[in-house]
Amino acid sequence: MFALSEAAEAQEAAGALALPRVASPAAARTPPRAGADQDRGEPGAPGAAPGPRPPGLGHERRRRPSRARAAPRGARATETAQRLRRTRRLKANGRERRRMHRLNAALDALRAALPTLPEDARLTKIQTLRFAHNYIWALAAALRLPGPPRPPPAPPGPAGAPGSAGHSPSPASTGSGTDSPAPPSAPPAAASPARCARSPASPAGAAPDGWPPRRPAVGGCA
DNA sequence: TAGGCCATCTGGTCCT
DNA sequence: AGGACCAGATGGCCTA
Repeated sequence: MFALSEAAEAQEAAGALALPRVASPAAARTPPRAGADQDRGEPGAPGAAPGPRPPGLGHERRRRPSRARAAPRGARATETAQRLRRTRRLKANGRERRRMHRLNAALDALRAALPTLPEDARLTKIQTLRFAHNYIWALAAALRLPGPPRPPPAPPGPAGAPGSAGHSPSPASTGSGTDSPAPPSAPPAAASPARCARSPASPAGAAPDGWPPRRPAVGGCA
């Protein structure tokens, strides 16, 4: 629940509130795990609590101990005022955490909806969004495609994305140089999302940031 | 070691 | 007043 609040509160009350901990990395980096999981138990976060965090790139990231940045302005406030503020802050933190968890859950759902990937691969957030965008783009393009019916951009599975929707214009290039997700209907092997995820190929013309997506480029992620 | 990705905290702003 | 959303900051973990 809010073991965190208490811990943090105590901690902050202890001085963090007045002294920006940020300034002392040494302190901030202390025992990584001590309080790391203290707030694991989300207060309510029913559906939100993603439970054990989704496997990241194969590794579990640990929750960092709360890093209280001090609000110097509270220095003058009365203790009760500080407490009140602190309490609100902690509650807000919890909500924010839950919100982000929900956002991540949605992102995971999106990942799941995208063409299969090798199990050992996982698109980053930005890659997921870009790839989803590309995928939708490709599907839409496939629907508009005249001529003999052709299967929608088959999910470029690891093994093979048929990419070929001929030349399905793959928006592959919406990505930035560093992470351009693979285009859905990209060329064979080379274009598996995972592959691309790993090897950012980036379409030329991508904005430095890669977003917003520009013109779909033909070709894989390369 | 640098760079990328990510989780969390935090304060501000807007909305109900 | 309280919650949702947002963006900046910070630091942990991992890979090249």
